Amino acid sequence: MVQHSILETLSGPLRKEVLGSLQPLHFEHGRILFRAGDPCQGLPLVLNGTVKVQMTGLSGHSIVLYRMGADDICTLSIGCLMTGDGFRAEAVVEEDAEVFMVPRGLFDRLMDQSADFRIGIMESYGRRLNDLMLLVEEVAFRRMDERLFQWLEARVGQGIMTITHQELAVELGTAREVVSRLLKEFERKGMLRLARGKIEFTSSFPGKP
Amino acid sequence: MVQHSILETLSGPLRKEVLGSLQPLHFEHGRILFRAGDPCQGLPLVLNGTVKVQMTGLSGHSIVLYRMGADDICTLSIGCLMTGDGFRAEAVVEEDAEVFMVPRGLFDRLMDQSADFRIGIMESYGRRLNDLMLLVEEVAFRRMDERLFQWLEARVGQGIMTITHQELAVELGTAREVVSRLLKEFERKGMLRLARGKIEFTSSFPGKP
DNA sequence: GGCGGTTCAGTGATAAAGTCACACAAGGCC
DNA sequence: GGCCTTGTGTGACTTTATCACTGAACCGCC
Repeated sequence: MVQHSILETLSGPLRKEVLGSLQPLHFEHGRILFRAGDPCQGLPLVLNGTVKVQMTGLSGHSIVLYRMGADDICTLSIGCLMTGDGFRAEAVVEEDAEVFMVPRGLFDRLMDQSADFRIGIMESYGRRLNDLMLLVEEVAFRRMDERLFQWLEARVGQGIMTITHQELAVELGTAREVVSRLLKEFERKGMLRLARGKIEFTSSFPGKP
Repeated sequence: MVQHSILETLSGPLRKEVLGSLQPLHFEHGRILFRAGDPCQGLPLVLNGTVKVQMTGLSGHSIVLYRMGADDICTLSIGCLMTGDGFRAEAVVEEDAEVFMVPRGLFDRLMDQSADFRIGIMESYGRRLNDLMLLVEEVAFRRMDERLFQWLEARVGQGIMTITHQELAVELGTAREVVSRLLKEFERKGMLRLARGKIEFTSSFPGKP
């Protein structure tokens, strides 16, 4: 079923009209939703899949700012839509995703006609702002070994993870070498085993099933 | 004259009503508009003065996230207003400020009745989001000596600045010792002279009048 | 299967930044 | 003046970032 909870805030007729006019767009793994500098085409509503939003500094290093999943709204696009400025970040599809792209005119109309839609948008904005504030705090003050550990901990899954050190470095906004060294340290402590492109967690790793 | 440009987007009668119902609140230097954890009382519209918004990490270190000046909107409050969550950051008045505090009900009504008000709010949100993204990039990737230099450069003013190293550390989200050492280095290079609570820029400092 | 190119990972050396622990100086206040 | 608070300087050490490599693992192609 292709739906988005923010559209459920709309009154029956309005919802019908919107669903009738929007085609879900399909994006495959690796596709770029938008790049830095691109103008904004509309407000993407993520129906399913996951999309990561990351930015690249002058130094050439990148950092993942946040992820969007099912039922998320690409709040970042609203600002660009309003000011007409280009994006500062880029959005990359991780798991194949379907997206409703709401054009500017329709967005304005929905904001005009539905109080619940407005509230949904503002809440989404608020959450994003909070996420970014927490990220600033994390990047500025937390230790890299803790951050790496928690990132892994939150995603242990089946006990094996397919990811490169470079990708982990982008997640945390650090250098590949730093990740390599920290992982090696974790391996020495017996928490995990390393292989090319893979991390295998041992039973001593917290939370592993 | 006590005014805020976002209120000028309102139609005549609506604007009159709003201006009639809102009293400008006066906050003096050092006053706290809100602290971390506080519930949100309404949307602050800054009429004049400056207010800095900063957050404190678990480590006890703080970092300035952004500043608000005349005609700014405390966008951060909207999210809290919507979700009912407390603030993550705190707002401290730097230069005496006057503020309109728009209560939730009135905010909802303005969002409902004025398209231009909505656009003003969304634009403000977009700018804030962009600011925070740039801050993440800066904190994650830029060198501290450059950041300190640019911070000073942007505020050279009359050639003398009254600020402590600790305050500078909070601006940049680093430790006081780091700022002290970098400033000492700048002094050795002849760019400035240090005194207790003061920085005096020499004529060789870029942009000094 | 061997070859060559590409992507990944490991590591030493060095610089930058953060942490900890103190010393001491400047200014305010009895 | 003596005492206290606040601000600054600095040594020693850890963590993180950067630079410059090395070699291993994988891929596609004869």
